[in-house]
Amino acid sequence: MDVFEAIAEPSRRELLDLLSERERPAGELVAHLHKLTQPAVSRHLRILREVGLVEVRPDGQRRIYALRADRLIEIENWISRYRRYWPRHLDALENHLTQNQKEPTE
Amino acid sequence: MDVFEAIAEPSRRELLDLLSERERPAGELVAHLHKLTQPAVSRHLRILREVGLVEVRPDGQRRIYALRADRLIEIENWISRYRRYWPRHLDALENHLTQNQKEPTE
DNA sequence: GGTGTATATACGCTTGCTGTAATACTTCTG
DNA sequence: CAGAAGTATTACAGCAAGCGTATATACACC
Repeated sequence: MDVFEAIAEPSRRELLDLLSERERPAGELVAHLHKLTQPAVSRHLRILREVGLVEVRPDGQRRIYALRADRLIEIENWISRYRRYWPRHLDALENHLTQNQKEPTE
Repeated sequence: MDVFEAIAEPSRRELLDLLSERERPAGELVAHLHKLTQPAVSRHLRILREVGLVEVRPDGQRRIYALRADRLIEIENWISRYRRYWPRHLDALENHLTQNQKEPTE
């Protein structure tokens, strides 16, 4: 499984979104994805671990998951070649993105 | 099938890459993906069509495929939230991307 | 040590994607 | 109109991904 496939799954994107706010124990992630059972979430976390998008740290009987966003650069690299083809009226979006790069809010 | 799933398939990314150079008839795309048969390529093109990543124009008995890169903005929007978490030593990459935005080569 | 909590793995099932082969459809050419 | 070229669709088989249930492992606390 590669990074592209990993983020193709909506639940896995949701997990990454949750972890982008802060690191969280597995149980907290399970609680948020209330449509899935605990084993299902655990398996998604395993996949994210295997492609390097998250890392785990044990904390007693808990496992604390944290985002490793730099693995997304593989996606970024691929998609960047296509930016030049976007319509001009999307400049606002692009500027917004550029600002995000230069003024990280956190 | 959504855009994330569509680009999760390596052959489909290859098709988009080919179309980013120029629009091409289906047969030319089939010739480039020599590991796949014609029907396989045709179905990948159908999927790309259905999610709006390419559009088709008939030219006699040929079908000319062209890229519609703006559909990739859905990916861009999602991934943009994660840029702030990338390590600082990747600034060079980010600058490169920003330049691409501002000075389209074509 | 025993019990409860937290997380991971095993298993069986189902669904959906991928590929090939065969076929149909459309358009061009003579 | 016949035949060929270009492309799409259908039919079928194989495989992988996802799910839930059940079970195992690891740690915590008494």
